[in-house]
Amino acid sequence: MIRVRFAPSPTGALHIGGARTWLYARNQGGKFILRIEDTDRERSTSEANQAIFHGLEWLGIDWDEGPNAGGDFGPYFQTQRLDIYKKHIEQLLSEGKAYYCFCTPFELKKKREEAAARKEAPRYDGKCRKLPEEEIKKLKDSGKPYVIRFLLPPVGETIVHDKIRGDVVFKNELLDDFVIMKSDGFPTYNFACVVDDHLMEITHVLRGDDHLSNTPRQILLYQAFGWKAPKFAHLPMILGNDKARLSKRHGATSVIDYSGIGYLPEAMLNYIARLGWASGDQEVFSREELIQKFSLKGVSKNAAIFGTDKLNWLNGKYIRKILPERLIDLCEPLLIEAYGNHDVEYIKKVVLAFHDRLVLIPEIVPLSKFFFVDDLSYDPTAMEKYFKNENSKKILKELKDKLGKLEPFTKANIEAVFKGLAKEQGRKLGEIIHPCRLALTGTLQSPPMYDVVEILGKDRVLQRLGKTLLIK
RNA sequence: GGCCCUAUCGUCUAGCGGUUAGGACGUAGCCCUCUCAAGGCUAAGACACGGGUUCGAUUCCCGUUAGGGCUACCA
Repeated sequence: MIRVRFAPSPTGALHIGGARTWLYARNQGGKFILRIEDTDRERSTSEANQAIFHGLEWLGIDWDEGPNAGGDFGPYFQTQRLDIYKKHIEQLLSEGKAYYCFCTPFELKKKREEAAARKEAPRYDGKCRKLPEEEIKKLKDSGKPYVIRFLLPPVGETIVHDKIRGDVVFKNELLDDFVIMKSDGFPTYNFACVVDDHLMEITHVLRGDDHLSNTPRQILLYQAFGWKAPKFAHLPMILGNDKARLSKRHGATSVIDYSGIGYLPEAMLNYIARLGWASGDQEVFSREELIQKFSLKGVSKNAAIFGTDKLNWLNGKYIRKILPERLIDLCEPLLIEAYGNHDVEYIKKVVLAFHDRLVLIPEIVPLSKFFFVDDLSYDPTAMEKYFKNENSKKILKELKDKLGKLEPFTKANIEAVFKGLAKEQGRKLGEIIHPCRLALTGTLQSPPMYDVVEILGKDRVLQRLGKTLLIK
């Protein structure tokens, strides 16, 4: 049984890579575990936590174990596992594989700067490595803050067997004695991650390749504990359009923000999956297909830029595909917010008129304005062309008369009126429809005219046509 | 600075020694059409550079360059 985890930290990052990890778990028929890495007390927020949960739920990513799901390996918040880390720290301490370090951040910073000035690697110099027992006790008793460092083997090399990148070799001598427990008593990422992955019996660690360089440190930790390391697969990172790491600067902060912008979760999932992964030439995948086809073999090695052009295209495709009821549910609140309460049936008809023309859900609001607001502002150049033209006026007058007598006011009958009028006057349909569209919508773009006329209804249509006839 | 990863159209990618280097988004044009979309067709557009290896390199190796990552008491 494969066990995969997604371990985001609630610090306001984007969290979209988790989708691929989930896809892998589901593809393999394994367990997907959600673990919250909230050991950074400065930056972790509960809002960010909620954003993670909501984002994943919105995308349809479910977890078998984790917050709100339970599981036999909890707790799934790292801040609730402090005694577990402590126990393991003590084990390393007693085995001489870790040590107390009383160097202050200020000292360390200074040393780093000095090393940089000498063009040397800014590594920890091991000052506290051999502190005598009494000295440690004295310093601890005096209340001096300390961290715990991992004493790493100074020679040899550590090989990461990466499922995507192959074997990557790191020389141990280039690593330094990194901190495993901070002075606030919280574990650092590299330590907590190893302890948890082992205790939670994680078999495959899938994560962004920004963690590749951390992996040798973690492997060394596995070795210090005498544990078997999981398999690693480092997925390509997802970058912003400036090739920098995705962050607040790039707009949406969290997956859930994309819901508000008007994306559909299925479009988002499809898009994320296709970033850094391909299955032949296929672009559009249902959720089931994604699960069925997602594999590490199709994952590429290079970082991908998250761009909205293709996402928008996919979103439009998915909108066209969804059920009318769902589209109505999505649009209705936006329309009511913008234009107040209206007859539900009317709103439904309006929404459906735009079903095939939306890329983002909220676009419905400006596009459908003329359906809700009677005081139209007419496109000036179009006005010049159609309203200042005697021919058009005559046509609109005729049209108004005929529509006024029309009963019942249905699309089929409306169409007959337009066509009849065109034939009668030996005109092209467009000569009638264009000025009519301007009169009814204020613009030259709208859903098909007969639909618009029918939905607006006789009263509004006559009133708007009448109004334009008065324009000089 | 050191170490690591990566490098095919603007973007996402296919390619796994011999291809007219394929698809998709975006862009442009045409068709369809009552407009706008959608849809269809067409066009422009890429193997970062330099060395090897090979009969033959986009593909394998080395270097350069570029981008990214790690080098934190962030994850």
